[in-house]
Parts: sequence; C-alpha cells; structure tokens
Amino acid sequence: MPSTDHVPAQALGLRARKKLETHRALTMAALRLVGERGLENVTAEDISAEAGVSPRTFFNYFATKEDAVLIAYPESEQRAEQSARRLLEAPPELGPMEAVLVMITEDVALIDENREEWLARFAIVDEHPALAARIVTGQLSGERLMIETIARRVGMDADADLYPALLHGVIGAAMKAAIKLWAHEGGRRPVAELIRASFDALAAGLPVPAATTTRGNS
Amino acid sequence: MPSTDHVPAQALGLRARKKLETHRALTMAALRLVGERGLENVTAEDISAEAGVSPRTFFNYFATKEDAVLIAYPESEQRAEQSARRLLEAPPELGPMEAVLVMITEDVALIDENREEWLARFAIVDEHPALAARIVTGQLSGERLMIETIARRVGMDADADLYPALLHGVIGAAMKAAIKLWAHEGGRRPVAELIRASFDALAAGLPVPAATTTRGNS
DNA sequence: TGCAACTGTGCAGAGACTGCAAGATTTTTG
DNA sequence: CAAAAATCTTGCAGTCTCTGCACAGTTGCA
Repeated sequence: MPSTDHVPAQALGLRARKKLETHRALTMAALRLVGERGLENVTAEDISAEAGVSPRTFFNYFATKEDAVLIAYPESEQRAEQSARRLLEAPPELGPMEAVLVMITEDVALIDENREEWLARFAIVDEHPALAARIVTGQLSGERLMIETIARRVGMDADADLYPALLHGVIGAAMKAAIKLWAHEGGRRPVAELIRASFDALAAGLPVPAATTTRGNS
Repeated sequence: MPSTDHVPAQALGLRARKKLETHRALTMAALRLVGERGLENVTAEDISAEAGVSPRTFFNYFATKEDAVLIAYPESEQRAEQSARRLLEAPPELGPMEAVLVMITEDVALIDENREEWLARFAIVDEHPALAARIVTGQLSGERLMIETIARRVGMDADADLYPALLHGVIGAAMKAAIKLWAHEGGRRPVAELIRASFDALAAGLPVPAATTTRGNS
C-alpha cells in the first residue's frame, strides 16, 4: 500500500524515515544472508550485524527471525484493517471473489514492482514450506478479521457458516499457487494475471486437467 | 490409519508398544495442559513431567513443542507416502477431487472416532492460528509429495502448471474450513459430511451466499 | 530552549532444541 | 540361553530465539 512507497520521503519526518530505513536494511540483510546460507545457518545476530544494528533492535522490528524474511513492509496490522475496509467498500454488485480481486490488486502490484526482491523471498519460502503458510494465510494477513469481513459482506455468520472460512482459505490457496508459479517463471508474467487465472479456475469449479493450464501444457 | 489403532497390540512387540504409549502419553499431556493454560504458559518440561519422561525424551518424539499438540499419531512420514499411494491407486475414472475424497475418508474417520481428543486439539488450534496452517497444509502432510502426486495423476507438471498446486491448496482449505465448522458444532455431524459439503461448494465454483450454507442460515 | 515521546542498546534470563555419550532394555543370533 | 546388536532413555553442555527492564541518545514539538 501507499503509505511507504508512494509517500514522498520528506513528508514522513526524520524519525519515521529512519525507521523505514532500518526495517528495509534488516529485511534486505535477511534476504541476502538467508538466500546464501539457508535459514538455519543464519542467526538473528548475523542479520543484525549485517544491517548495522544491535541484536536487541532486530527483535524490536520483528517478532521472529522468519518475519525478517517475510514482512516486506512495516505496519502490517494496520494493513490488514485497511484491506478489510477496502473489501467492504468494494462495489456492492461485485461477487465476493471479484471484490477480493479488487482488494488485492493494489498490494499485488508491489510484487511486480520489486521483482528481484520478491523472487529472492519466494525462493527462500520455497525451501522452507513452514514459511509459506504464514505469508499468505497466517496471522500476517489477519485471518480472523478477514473471515469476519467476508462473512459480513455476504451476510453470513463467520463461525456457524461454512462459506466465509472456506472462501478465505481458498483465496489464500489461489494466491499461493499463483505466486508459486510466478516465481517459478522468474516473474515473467504479472502476478495479477496469474491470480486471475487461479480465480477463474476456482469460479469454474476446478475443471480437471488441460483446461486450467495457463499455457498449452508440458 | 490402521497401523496404530487397528493392529492388535500384541503383534507389535514390547518395544513398539511402549513407544506408542509414550507418544500417546505426551500428546495427551500436551493437550490437557495447553488446553488449560494456553500454549505459551506450558513448557516442554511441563509436558514431559506430566507424561513421566525426561525433557530430552520429549524432543526425541517431537521436533517442536507444537507438534506434541498437533501430531496425533506417529509415523507421520510414512503416512504421507501411504496417502500418495492411495491417491494414485484410486479408481482412474474418478476426477482428482473425488479421488482425494476417497483418499482422506479413511483418515478423517479417525477424527469422529476420537471426538473429544480432536475437539480439544482444534480448540487449541483455534486460539493459535499459527498452528492451523501446519496441521493441514504444512509439511506435516508432505506438501511437496502431495502436489507431485496430484500432478502425476492428471498428467501435468508440478512446477510449471498452475493446477496441481492450486488443487492441493484448495483441498487443504476445504478441509480446514470443514473441520473448523465441525469443531464449532461440537462434532455433531460426521467430518466426512462437512468435507463433502466443502468439496461440493468447490466443484460448483464457490456459489455465493445462501446456497453454500449447509443449514438454513442465521 | 526545554520537555515529552520515541528509538537504540546492553544485560540478564527463560525456554526451545541439538549433539553426544553413558546406561538400561529389547530384539536377534548362534 | 547367553552374548551381541539394535534401540531407547536420559543427563549434560551448549547454541539460539525471544522478552522485560533500565538507561542513554534522538527527535518532535510547544
């Protein structure tokens, strides 16, 4: 979202700017070191040193070592609320899936804009499946909030109805599969295109083989 | 699956039987303690003490503290391979989703058979979303292997085609949503029924609101 | 300028998890 | 059946993640 990239640096004030810089330095350091040595051969201390801050500061920015790799932008909590709001405000005539598509388009564009960074990130995620769950579905994106928002949009109960949780999970799966393919292709096609392909497959009821493939096939 | 519950205890030998007992003692201890105090207020040492083994032994059985709550049965690795085999051996005329349904039916039955235990487990998972991902989708079920198996069954490439990873993720989401509802209902309906409802919704292309709800509605 | 609000850092400490080697048990073998 | 092989349990030492706390340095603002 805009708050980091689109806002002119000067509008932020020195303090906020420094914070962004430190966050960035840490994620970049994490990305590089982990990319080279693997997650288990890099300590939080290594990353801190590489970024030029104390280990204690590292944990002021990230709750876990993994987060340094996964969280590309700060303010992830507010981000979840913004997303929820955007989902509710999407044109009422849109079905839930279309509304979600609208909601995520903005965020997904950032991936294409920083291709190298995200390719590095997903390369790491690919080698550590434990991270994959966390990045799309996990609490990073505010699972609970998102399910409730979906429920409200379609007028259902987040707990007593199957649909809201099902849709939320399915959307996460679609994004995960799309992004995995995006990375496998080296980021040649825009992410949004692949996500749309996933959503189309979903809307069509997951038709069997060749019809879904976005190219000819093997 | 059969290997633990269905095999007469005497056919296992003393050593194997003791191992099963210890595993069971640990998971039950973990389930109870964590259920009472919450995951963060229970240490691996607590669980070990409760189960009557040394802390070191705890980590001989589980790689992480969380696994003690999540892994209901041992041999999880072989289990993944068995599932893969079952998926390939399912009647060829079945579509992928039906084949998966057949594959998981057997495992899912165990949930209904041990309702209380699984309700306790899911109650914990519900409070710790980080666990949710791991239990269905994560490496616990051999993500990579499963995607490749799906790919083989439909004659596609696990990496270059969208479908296999998409189907795998979507199935995981369907199971997760179904089980969440199952737990919310206190296990009144058989899990298989709810999973079937999820799969039906998927096959129908995630039709919007009221049609999916498995009851009337709110 | 001077105070209030942050941010960075060191320190101490709890807890997760691992490798190693000794001791106890079970299974296998001859 | 007894000795050897295979396994399992455990204690120990040690690394690493992550947290609370207190203090020092900066930045924002009146």
